[in-house]
Amino acid sequence: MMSFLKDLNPVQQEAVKAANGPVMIIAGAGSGKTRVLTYRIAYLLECGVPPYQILALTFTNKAANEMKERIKKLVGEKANELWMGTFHSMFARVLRRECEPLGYTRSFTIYDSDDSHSVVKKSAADLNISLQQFPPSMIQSRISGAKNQLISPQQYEKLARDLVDEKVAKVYAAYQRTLERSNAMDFDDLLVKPIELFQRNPAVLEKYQNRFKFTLVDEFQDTNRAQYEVTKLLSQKHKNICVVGDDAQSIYSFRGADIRNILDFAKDYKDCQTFRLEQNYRSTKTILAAADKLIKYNANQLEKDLWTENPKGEAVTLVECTDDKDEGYQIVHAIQEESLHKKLDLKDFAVLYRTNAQSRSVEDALRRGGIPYVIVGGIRFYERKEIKDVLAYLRLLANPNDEESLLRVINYPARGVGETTIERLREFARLQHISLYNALALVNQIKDIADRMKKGMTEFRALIEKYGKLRAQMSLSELARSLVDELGILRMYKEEATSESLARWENVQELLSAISEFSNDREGQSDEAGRAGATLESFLEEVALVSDIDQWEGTRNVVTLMTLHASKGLEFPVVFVAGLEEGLLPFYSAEISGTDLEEERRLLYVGMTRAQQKLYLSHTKLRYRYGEPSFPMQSRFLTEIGTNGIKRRESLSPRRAVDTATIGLERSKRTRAKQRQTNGDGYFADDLHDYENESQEAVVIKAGTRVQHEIFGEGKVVQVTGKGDARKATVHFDDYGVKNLILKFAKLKPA
DNA sequence: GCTCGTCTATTTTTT
DNA sequence: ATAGACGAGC
Repeated sequence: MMSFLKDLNPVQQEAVKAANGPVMIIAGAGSGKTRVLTYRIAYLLECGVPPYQILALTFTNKAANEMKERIKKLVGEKANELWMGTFHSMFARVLRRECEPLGYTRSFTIYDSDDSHSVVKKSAADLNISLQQFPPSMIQSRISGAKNQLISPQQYEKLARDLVDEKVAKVYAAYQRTLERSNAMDFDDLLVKPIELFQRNPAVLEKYQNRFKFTLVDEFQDTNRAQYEVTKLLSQKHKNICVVGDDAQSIYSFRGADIRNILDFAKDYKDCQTFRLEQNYRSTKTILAAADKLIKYNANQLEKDLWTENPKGEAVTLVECTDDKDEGYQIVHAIQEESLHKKLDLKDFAVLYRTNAQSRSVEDALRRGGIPYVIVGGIRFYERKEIKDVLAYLRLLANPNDEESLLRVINYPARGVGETTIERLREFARLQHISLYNALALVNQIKDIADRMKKGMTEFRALIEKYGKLRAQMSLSELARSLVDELGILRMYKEEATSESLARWENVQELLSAISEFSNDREGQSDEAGRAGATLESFLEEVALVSDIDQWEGTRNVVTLMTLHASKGLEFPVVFVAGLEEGLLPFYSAEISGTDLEEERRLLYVGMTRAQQKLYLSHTKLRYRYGEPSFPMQSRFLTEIGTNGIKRRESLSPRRAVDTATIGLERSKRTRAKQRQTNGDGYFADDLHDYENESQEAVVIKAGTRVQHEIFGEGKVVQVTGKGDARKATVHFDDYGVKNLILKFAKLKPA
C-alpha cells in the first residue's frame, strides 16, 4: 500500500500527499506533472476516497484517458468510476441530468464552432446586418468571448459602447434564442449553463459540492474565466481543489484563457499550499538551456528555475533553408540521417509548425522520400461536409428541434426545397411560434409554396419520423447504416466517381465503421439515463467533443506532423520546429493590433521543450503564403535564443532549391520537372513495407512499384495504406503529380 | 431552383 | 493554393 510513492522525488511526494485544502502545483515542462496528478489521485483512492467523489478536469480527452490508464495500473479497476475528462465532457454529463430547469431536454444537441458560425450568420442576416461590414466570424468570436466572461446578451447590450458592439449585442441575443429554440448548446454553453444552474439553484449546487469532494484541474494556465468560476463554485464547500499548471506554457489566451487564474488562485484560496516542480526529466541540458534562454525574455511570468540531471546532449541544429520546399527536404534528410545513425524509429520524430498550412511542404517531401507520416489536425474528420451531412440526420433523430441540422439537410439529397421555400417555412414557424420541425407537419397551411416542394418537405419529415421510430428497434449502427442506405449517399458518391467523391465515399464508410466501433466499445455499459449500450446521444456527444489530438495514437511507427498547439503535453526524442520567421512565428495578422508576442514566445517554448534528445529549428528565406512569395526575416526568437549550444547549418542539400530568379515563371512546371530529376529512389522507398502494416492480400501494388492508370497514365506508388475496400495508394504520376486512389476503384495495373 | 464558373478570403492556434 | 461563397445563366 502506497509503495508507489517511492517513484516520486521529494517535492512530488509532498505535492501528492497534501490531500486536503487548496493546492497549486507549478509544474515546469517535463517535470512530471502528469505523474504527480495520477499519483495524487491514486493516493486519494488508497486513502479511501470513493472514486466518484473525485472530479479531475483535463484539457483533452487523450490526457484524461492516459491518466485513467495510469491510475488503473496503480490502484486497479475502481479508476473507471472517477469523474475524469475534459471540462466540456464532464459538464455536458452534468447538464444531461440537470438541464431541465434551464429549459432544455436531456437530448440537447451540442453545436460545434461550424454550427455556431452558421447560426450567427443566419441571425445576422435576419437582422439585416451587413455581413461585409460585420463578418460573422468576428461576431462569433465576440459572442464566445462574452460567454467566457459570463456576460449575458442583456449585459452585453448594456455594456455596448460602439456601433459594432450594438450589432453584436443584437446578434448575440438572437443567436441565443435560436440555440434555446433548437434545444442546442454551443461549446461555451457547456461551461456557462452549469454556472447559471448552480447560481439559480443552490440545492443543485450543494448536491454537486457534496458529490465532488476533491477537484483537480490540469493545464490550469489554459482555463478561462468560466472554467475558473465553475470549479470555484464546486469546491467552495470542501476547498479540496488542486490545480496544476505552468504559466510558461499558457498558449490559449486567444480563446479566453487567462493567466490571471494562476496568479489569482492564491488570493482566492487563502491558505493555499504551493509546490514547484522544477526538475526536468525530459530534455537534455542543451535543449533546456536554449528554451530557458528564450522564455526569460517574457516579463510576465512566475519565477521558476528548471534544471535537469540529464546529459548535455547534442547541440540544437539551426537550419537555414532557401524556401519552404527546401525546408521540407532538409527535414526529411535529417530524419533519414538520424534514424539511421541513432537507430531511432519513425515514431520518434515530430515536426511542429505554427499553422496547419505549413504541413504541405513537409508532407510533399516526406512522400517523395517514401517516409510514412500522420498529420494531427487540419480539417477534422467530423467537420467534413459529407460527415456533417450524415451527422445532421442523426442529430435530427435525437433532437428534431435542432434547426441547424434541419436546415442543413432539408434539401440534401435534393428535394427541390430551395432558399425561398425555406424562408417561407421559417416565416411560418416564427408566426405560429412553433419549431421548424413542427411547421413541416403543417406545410399544407403555408401559402405560396408549390405542391412539389410541399411533397418534398412532407417526405423529409416522414423520413425523420420513420427513423425516429426505428431507433427503438435497431442498434445504433444498424440505424445509421439503413439511414445512409435509404438516403443513397454512398451510391451518389460512387456514381460521381471523381477522386474527391470517392474520398467522400470512403469517409462516410469510415463514419459507419466508427459508429460500429463505438457500439462495440460501449457494449454492456449504460449511459447517464440508464440506457444500455451505445445510444445515439452518447455517440453524438462523443463526436462533438473529440479533438484531433484525441485520435492520435502515437503507436504507429510513422513521423508525426502537428501544430505547436497540438503538441502540448507530448514528447519526442527528435523534434523539428519549422518556420521560425517573423510574421509566422511570431505570427502576426493585419487586423488585431499588437500580436501577443509573449504568447508566441511561450508557444515556441512549448515546442522546444517537447524534445528529449535532439532539437532542430528551421527557417526559410522564401516562403509562399496565400499563394504569394514572401521573403521573411528570421524570427527574433532565434536571436533571443542566441548562438550558445546552437549549430548552424545551411542548406547543404543535393537539391539546391529553386533559384529565386525563376519565381513566378511557370513555377509549377519547372519545379515538377526538377522534382522528378532529383526524386530518384527515396531513401526509404524500399523499406516502406516495414513501416506500414501491409495486408496479406495477393496484391502486387506496393510502395515502389510502377503502375498504370486508365486516366492518369504511368506513375510510381509512394505509399499504400488501409485495409480491405478502404485500401488506398498514394501514387506519383509522371504527368499528373501525386494522387490518392482507392485501390478497389483505381484499377491499377503494374506498368 | 440548379449548375457552372468566377471571386473571395483564408492562415493562427481549439473544446 | 484552394475551398467555399456568390452570381449569372439555364
